[in-house]
Amino acid sequence: MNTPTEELRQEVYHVVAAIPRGKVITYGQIAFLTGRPQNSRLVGHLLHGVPRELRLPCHRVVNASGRLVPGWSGQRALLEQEGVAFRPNGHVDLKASQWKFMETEALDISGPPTRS
DNA sequence: ACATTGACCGGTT
DNA sequence: AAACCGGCCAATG
Repeated sequence: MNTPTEELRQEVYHVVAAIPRGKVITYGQIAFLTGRPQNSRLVGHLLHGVPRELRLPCHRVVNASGRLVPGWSGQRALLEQEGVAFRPNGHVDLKASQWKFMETEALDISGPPTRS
């Protein structure tokens, strides 16, 4: 049977598996991609239950602040190994390493500071 | 059934 | 930067 949660799990796995090397994604982004922008918390819960056999790069998932998974020693090493940038405070430098799947120039209207 | 917790998020102090 | 708050939802006792 297909509970909404089951389907969500599949989609979440799918997304995580697609994260490129050296990049990270946030729970919120995954939630958004899976059509549940408000359920970022649920995504975290699902990821916590990922079987190691699936070999999903779940170490590339961090929270919106770039914070790593609580109680997971070694995650940092894995990421650094892939070339993910870290900030002095121990958080991932999202500005540099977040996986941006959508980048539209349309949003850029007030973006670049034009000065004369 | 109720209360608490958690690999969260965005906004406000 | 950090702490706090309300919202969200499944898992757990």
